[in-house]
Amino acid sequence: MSTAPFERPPTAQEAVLAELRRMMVTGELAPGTPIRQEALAERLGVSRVPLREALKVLEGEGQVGYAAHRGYVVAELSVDDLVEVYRMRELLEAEAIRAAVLNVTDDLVAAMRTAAASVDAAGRADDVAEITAANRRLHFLLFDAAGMPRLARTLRQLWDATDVYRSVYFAGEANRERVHHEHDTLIDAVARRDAETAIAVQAEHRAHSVAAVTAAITTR
Amino acid sequence: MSTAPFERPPTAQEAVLAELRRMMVTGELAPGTPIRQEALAERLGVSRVPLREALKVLEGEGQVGYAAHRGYVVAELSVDDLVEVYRMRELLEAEAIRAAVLNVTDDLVAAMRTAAASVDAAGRADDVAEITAANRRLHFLLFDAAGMPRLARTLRQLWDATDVYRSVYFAGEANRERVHHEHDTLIDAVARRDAETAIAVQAEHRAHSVAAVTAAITTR
DNA sequence: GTTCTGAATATTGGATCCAATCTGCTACCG
DNA sequence: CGGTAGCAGATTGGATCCAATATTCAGAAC
Repeated sequence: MSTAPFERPPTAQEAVLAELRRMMVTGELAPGTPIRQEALAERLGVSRVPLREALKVLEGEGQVGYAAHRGYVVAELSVDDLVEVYRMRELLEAEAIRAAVLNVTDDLVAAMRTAAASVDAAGRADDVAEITAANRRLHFLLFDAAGMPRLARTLRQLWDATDVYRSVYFAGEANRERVHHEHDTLIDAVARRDAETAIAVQAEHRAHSVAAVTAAITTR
Repeated sequence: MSTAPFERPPTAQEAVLAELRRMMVTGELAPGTPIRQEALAERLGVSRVPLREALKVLEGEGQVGYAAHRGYVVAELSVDDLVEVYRMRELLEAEAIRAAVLNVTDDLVAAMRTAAASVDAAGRADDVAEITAANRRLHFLLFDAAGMPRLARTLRQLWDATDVYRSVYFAGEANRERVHHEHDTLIDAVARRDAETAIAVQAEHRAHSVAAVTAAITTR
């Protein structure tokens, strides 16, 4: 009667989707790369069917481009795209925070502090992937608290779109001290139900990151 | 060498996707309906493969729900969902209009007037489906002019989410006179590059529609 | 030398078939 | 009588195979 101690995805599509996302974050699937279905499917140990369904999801999210009979390509982000993504984030994150502060609980604040600690720990361990992941957990704890599932989903897509490039931001050690401080300030504001301060901190957080990512794109 | 006079979709998935959207707008696929893949595929004259890929796109857009091994269900909209959709539209449409007025051309204004005339004509012909379609063309001419493709895509998804219910708004003859006037005011403002007025008109437009749709949902 | 034509190849799109999982019903046990 | 185990049917998930389309490259015409 032992239940499996780890959760394996119930379908291959989901496993493939998760793996594709991972590969795109790590740069294993670099922007602009055409996706050869057969080769990739074999590499993942599945047939082309679940791969194609996973790709359709990514297409819907704008993570890959698609042309009929020509196949999928990992999406590239121009500077214009980046500006657009961050502008949309600015509008939607402010709204999410405004709604979320109305639903703040002690549990939420505690969970955010735990996530912030994970960011710090991963920073000391120099684990960039885990910094990125923990940072994301922290912010989406807040966004999800807004109780606006579509908004949260759109925000996830916007974050996904720039995940590839965001890692470069966290790779720089210099930023980590500032990030630590910004997280502290953000969580304190949330604990006080102070939406406007939280929004301002979040905006500053974004501004630093957009500058770093712009540099990363232009120098590539 | 005669090129086909009509454009048939190059893939079955696209044809199926378009047909599914149509069926959802017309209510042929009502919210809450579980989707039986085999039956639906046969009805559309294709195998289950392209159907499943089309459903994945709709899943990504939130138009259908999905649970592993249990299948797809046409998404239902609660009043909360509706409020969320319209709040997101408020934020994003204002941004789109602000960006779009910077790119207004005479051609755009002319195209918008043509679309507005189509709305009126369809209204006189009592063709609700065409009213909805022309209304959508009109507004997205403006949104697309913003030159922010992700923003436009997100807006399309938000419009899609409520398309089923929006038809009820246009079904009421009383609304058509007001819609005509609002469209005129909107286009005039756009022609003057007057973003704030355009945003205000758009907001009023939405407010009327949200009230009608809310009523439609609650009385269902 | 350039450009067009067309066949050969690679790649994607779709159909069919089989496996895995869920659902509903029946029978059995407490 | 209530509950649970398990079996049968229905439905979805995935693999393989075939068809349709795009791409590449060789060769001929200008």
